Amino acid sequence: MVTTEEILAAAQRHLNVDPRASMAVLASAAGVGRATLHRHFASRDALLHELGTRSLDRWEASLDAADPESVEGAADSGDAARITACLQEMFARFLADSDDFGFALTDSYLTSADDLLARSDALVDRETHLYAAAQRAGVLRDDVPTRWLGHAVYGLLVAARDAIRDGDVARRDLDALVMSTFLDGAGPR
Amino acid sequence: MVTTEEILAAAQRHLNVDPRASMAVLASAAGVGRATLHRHFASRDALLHELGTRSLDRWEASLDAADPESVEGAADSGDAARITACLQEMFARFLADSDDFGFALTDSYLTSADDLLARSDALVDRETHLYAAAQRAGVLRDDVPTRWLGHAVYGLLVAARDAIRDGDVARRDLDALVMSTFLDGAGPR
DNA sequence: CCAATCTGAGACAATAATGTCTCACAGAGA
DNA sequence: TCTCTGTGAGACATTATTGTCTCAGATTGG
Repeated sequence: MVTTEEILAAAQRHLNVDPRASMAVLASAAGVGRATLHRHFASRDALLHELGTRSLDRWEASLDAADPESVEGAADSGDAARITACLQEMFARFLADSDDFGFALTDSYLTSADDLLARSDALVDRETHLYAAAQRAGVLRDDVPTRWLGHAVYGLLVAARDAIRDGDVARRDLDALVMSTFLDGAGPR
Repeated sequence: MVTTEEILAAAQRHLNVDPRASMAVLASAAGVGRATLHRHFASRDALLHELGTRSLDRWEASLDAADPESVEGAADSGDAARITACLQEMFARFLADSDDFGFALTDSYLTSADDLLARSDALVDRETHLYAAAQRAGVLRDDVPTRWLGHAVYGLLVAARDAIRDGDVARRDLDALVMSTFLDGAGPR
C-alpha cells in the first residue's frame, strides 16, 4: 500500500522536473491509480497546497533547530562559535530536506496560495534575523545587505541540489562544501 | 506593434512565475491576442523551444565573451589577473541576461527537448573548462570539485535574480556583490 | 483616398485534464 | 469461508486548452 507521504514525495520529485504534470501522470509516478490519488487529495490544488505546507513545515523546523533566540543571545555576548554552529546545523537540515523531500522553496505551488506566501514571508524574516545576529557577532560580513545573505544561502542550496543530481559532489561532502563555500567563497585559500 | 522579442520576454517573465501558464494567459501577458501569439509561434512547444534556444544563445555569447581560449593560455602562463577579469566579465553578462531576458537556464522547457539539452551539456562543459583553468591559475580554490564551482555560480545567479526581484539589492551593486560573494564568501572580511 | 497588412475578437472542433462515480477484485482479518 | 476495506480500471460529464479559421476594424504607406 502506498502511503500519502510516498505519494507526496513522488509528486514533488516529478513536479520538480515537469511542473505541468497532470494528476494522471502524478498518479502513475506514485504507482497508484488516478482514483486513489483523488482519494488522498480531492483536487490538484489540494495536493499542491499540501506540498507547499510540508515544505514550509520543514523549513520552519530547520529554523527552530537553529534556535534563533539563543542566537540572538549569543550575538549580544559575541559568541561567534555558537552562532557558527547554529548556521552549520541549519544548513545541514536544509540540505537534508532537499534530499528526501525534493526542494520546493520557491516552486510555483508556493507562490500561488496566499496563506503559504504569508507564511513563507514570515520565515524569511525569521531567517533574516538570524543572519543579522550573525553579522553583529562578526560571523558573517556586514558589508552586504542582510537579505542578500539569505538569497545567497538559498542559491547555494539550489547549487547543492543540482550538484547532487548530476553526481558532481558526493553526498557526504556536501554539508562541508556548502558551508565552506558560503563562508570562504571560491577564491584561493 | 508588439515584436516577437517582446512576446518572448513577456512569456518568459510569466512562465518563471507560473510554468503552467496557458497560451491565452501568455498572450494577454504580452498584451496580444491569442491568434496573434499563434502567428508568432505555431504551438506552445515552439514557443518554449524558442525560449530555450534564446537562453542558450545568451549563455553561449557570455562564454564567448569570457574567451576561454585566451583563459587557457593565461592559465598556463599563470596570469591570474587576466582570468579574474574574464570571470568578472562573464558574471556581469550572466547577470545582464537574467535582467532583461528573464532566467531560463534550468527551467523546464530547457530539459524537455533533446537538442536543447545536448547544447546545454556542451555549454556546461565549456564553462567547466574555464573554471578548471581558473583553478590551475590559482584564481579559484582547487580543493573542491570543478563542477561544484559551476553549480555555485548558477546558485548565485538564482540568488541575484531573487534579490533583485525582492528589491533587497540595488542593481548597480549586484555585479560586485555576486563576484565578491563568490570569491570571498560571506564570512567576516 | 486606397490598398495592403496586421491585429484582436471570437467561433470552432479536437484534445486533454479534472473531478466524480461505479464496479469488480484482491488481500487482510475474523 | 466470509466480510470489509481499499484498490485499479475505467466510464462519465464538465471544463480548460489547443490550434485553426474567419472577419471586421485599425494602421501603415503609397
